Amino acid sequence: MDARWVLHLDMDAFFASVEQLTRPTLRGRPVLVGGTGGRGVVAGASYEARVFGARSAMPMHQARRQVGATAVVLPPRGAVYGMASRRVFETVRAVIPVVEQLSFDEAFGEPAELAGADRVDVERFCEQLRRRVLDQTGLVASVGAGSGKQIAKIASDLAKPDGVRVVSRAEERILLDGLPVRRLWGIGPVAEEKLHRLGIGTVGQFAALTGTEVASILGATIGPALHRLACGIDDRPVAERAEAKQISAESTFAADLTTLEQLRAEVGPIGEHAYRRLLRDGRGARTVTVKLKKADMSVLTRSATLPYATTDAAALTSAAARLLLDPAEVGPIRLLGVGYSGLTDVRQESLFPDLEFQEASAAEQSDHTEMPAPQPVSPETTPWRIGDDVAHTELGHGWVQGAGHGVVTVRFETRGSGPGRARTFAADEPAISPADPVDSLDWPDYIAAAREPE
DNA sequence: TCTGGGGTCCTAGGACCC
DNA sequence: TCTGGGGTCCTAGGACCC
Repeated sequence: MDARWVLHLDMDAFFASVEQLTRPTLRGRPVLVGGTGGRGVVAGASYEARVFGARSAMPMHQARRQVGATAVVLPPRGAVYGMASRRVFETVRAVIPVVEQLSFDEAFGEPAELAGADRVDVERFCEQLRRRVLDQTGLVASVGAGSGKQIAKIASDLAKPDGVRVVSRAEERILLDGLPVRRLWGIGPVAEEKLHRLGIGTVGQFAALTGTEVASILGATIGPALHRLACGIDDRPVAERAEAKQISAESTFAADLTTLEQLRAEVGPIGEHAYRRLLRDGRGARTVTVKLKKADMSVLTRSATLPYATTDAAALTSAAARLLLDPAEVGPIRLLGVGYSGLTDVRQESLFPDLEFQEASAAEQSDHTEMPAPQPVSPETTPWRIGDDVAHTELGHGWVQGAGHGVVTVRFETRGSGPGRARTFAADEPAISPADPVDSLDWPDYIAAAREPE
């Protein structure tokens, strides 16, 4: 069989890059995307922010402190990232038919035409792929290539930022041997600590263990699988991902909840958030899970399985409510989650298919942005938040750069506009209103028209 | 003012059935 | 009259990924 080449495409600083793409003023600036409340963490940091040590998953207040006064902190705009992601992988799929998408911003592919190719050909292919993605979406991807998924993923990391890295078979062994074990996909903090206690720090040292040793340290399933990867054996196929097995929503509270009453008040909205996505998915759920994270970060889950899968909101949310535990007994709660699993197609069994269809359509319309639905609130009471998308009747699309003291500062710009000008208005200015965030991703009509081939 | 939100997979015990 | 052995489903917890 010809030597295979697996590619791993990974978008560079994806969330922050989308912000810089759609809000051109932010290009070149340290951008932090994530929760802005006291308990928020960084979901994405631009390379300018990483210079100061900001990283994903870091508490936002810490990242903000490290970056300093020039930091631009923005709440995540999931709908925009989702749309950008869709365009990226549409582009990739046009080149590589089978794509295994791991998340919003990364995927494996195994182009058939590269079987048996030499590294120069592979490099050329990867560069062309990057170029296409950049041309079509305005976003930068790095691409790694190797004999299997593990090597390809490590390679794309080495390729970053804005590059290609092809690891040939000859290089593989040396590269793997020197890497910290933590870099293996599947070795997290716990497994790393176990290995460190035994004096094993590198992939090479890990690979030198016997199968028996590995199984006793990491378990009989995970152990041997990771050991094979460490030894450079990785024949896992690249395949499209299966449908989701679970749909859930969760929320961390600004302050811990201490009464069952408080939990009951929160479980409805959280359950409904997950429910809207369940309806959009089109399947029904049989198992309802409630997740409670305590003040000490430990997690409790309670689940119940119904006799059959359902799309009935009342049945699902009341099941969730019944599963709640009393904080008076288990302790203060910082996070509540509601999850639906046991997902199956349930349409044809429904007693009221028409009614459910209407509900699904309504949910689709009210939730198609995947963001807290922009409420049609009256301008007087609109509490503009930094990062909100707004539309001005004459100045077009913009975003809130500052708000407070009865005024709001809006910068008018989108992907296609180039850096825009900021204008300050009274907070109740009638000419501005909440806008669909996805509009910031699109070229303005006049530019789109100019780009049309004649 | 420590530590989000969306997922996947594995383990282990008990119920239940044959 | 010391009670095997499998298989499946359900529940709870936990590691890991981006």
